Amino acid sequence: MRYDADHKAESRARILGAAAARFRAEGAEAVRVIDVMREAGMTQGGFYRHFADKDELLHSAIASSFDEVATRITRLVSGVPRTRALRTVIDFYLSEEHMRRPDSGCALAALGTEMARMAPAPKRAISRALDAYADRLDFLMPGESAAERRAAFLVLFPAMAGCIMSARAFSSKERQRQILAGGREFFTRAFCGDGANTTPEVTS
Amino acid sequence: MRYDADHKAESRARILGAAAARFRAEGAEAVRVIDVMREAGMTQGGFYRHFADKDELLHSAIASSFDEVATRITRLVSGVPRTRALRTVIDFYLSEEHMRRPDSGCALAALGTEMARMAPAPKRAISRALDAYADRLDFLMPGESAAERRAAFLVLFPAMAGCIMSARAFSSKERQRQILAGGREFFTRAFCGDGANTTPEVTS
DNA sequence: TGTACATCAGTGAACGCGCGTTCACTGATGTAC
DNA sequence: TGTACATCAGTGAACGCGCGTTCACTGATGTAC
Repeated sequence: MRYDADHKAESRARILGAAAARFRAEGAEAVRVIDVMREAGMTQGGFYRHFADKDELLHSAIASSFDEVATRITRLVSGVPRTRALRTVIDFYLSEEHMRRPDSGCALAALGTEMARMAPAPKRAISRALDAYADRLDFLMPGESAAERRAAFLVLFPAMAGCIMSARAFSSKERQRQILAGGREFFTRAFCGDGANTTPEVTS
Repeated sequence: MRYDADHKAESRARILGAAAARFRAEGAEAVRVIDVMREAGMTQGGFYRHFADKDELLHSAIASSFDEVATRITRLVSGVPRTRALRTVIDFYLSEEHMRRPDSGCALAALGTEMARMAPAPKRAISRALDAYADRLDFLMPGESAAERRAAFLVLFPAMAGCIMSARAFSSKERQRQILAGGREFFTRAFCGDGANTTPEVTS
């Protein structure tokens, strides 16, 4: 059967969407091609009309996840006053909801240690996606120059990703709560100039 | 052949040591039982005299890694004046050396996102190991009470783990440098009361 | 307008490889008598 | 002190399962003439 012009693009988007969620929820190895295809409403053979192999799907899904979360964060602060925007993002990023739902959350927090071990070529693609993520969230960061804002991003987001990842690694609800609440308070104070002039001067 | 009393314990320690390094360097899935056994000087069949399965090896190796790094950090600051101890630890944790050598580094930074997806039983074991890690490094943390020090640990170490993990995920040396240098400056300022009274009050 | 053929997204059975795990065996030393 | 047997860490070949990938096929629509 032959379909209309964007039928293939729609299929690809469904595969990618299913993969992006499952990879973040279950990890790169635990997700099977057949599961992703079933969730996308197809059978496994069709997969190779869209992606060269499972690895390409993983890299594409990670890039797509960063884009999705950047969009989500941008929407979250639309309408929020400039002075409260970053605070809102920190509260969301370090929320119980984000901790509980890796499938729709930040890919760094969900797959970061796997990304760290990727081969050079896919790693370059991931790096580009990370830079694009930083570009899209640049408007939230404190700092006069683009360099200052980038430097702030490169501390805040990696650090918060580590907090979410660690909270997920603990089985005790109490420890999870401590990490998230402690992190929200700490990063808000440090990056949102909470009363005191504790705005960090992250440079270099 | 029958060996002396602690021969078996020594074999187990060799297997665990090889596994702890390889899992951190290559990830849980990429490491094969046969490789670990070869590195320990044995063949694959002998493995099951020491561990029930590969999963048990992984959990034991993670717990062992936390212990190893706690010992390493404790040694690092032995002889360092109390006021400089945490600064020294931050400089080490966020060093290029630590970034480049996951095999001997913090297991949270190397395997954190995998730990987050473990089944309840192994997760409880990992949680206990993480608590023991916190206990052993408690003496470094600022705070009057044990609760304050624990709260500080539960922000600083997850956050630094996220920085190392993220630096490893970037392929650009420049980005890696920015994350590490930015993180060192930021966390030192925040946790070591660098001149200004910016010591964070991480509570709750 | 009709006919023959090409295209290509998607199907689903089959292939094949990798790796965790099993298992019969070895052989040195301990124990029973 | 000697003999028979048990123990058990370690060996390495073989098993078997899971899953990524391949492949012959389908069938609807486009294109050539």
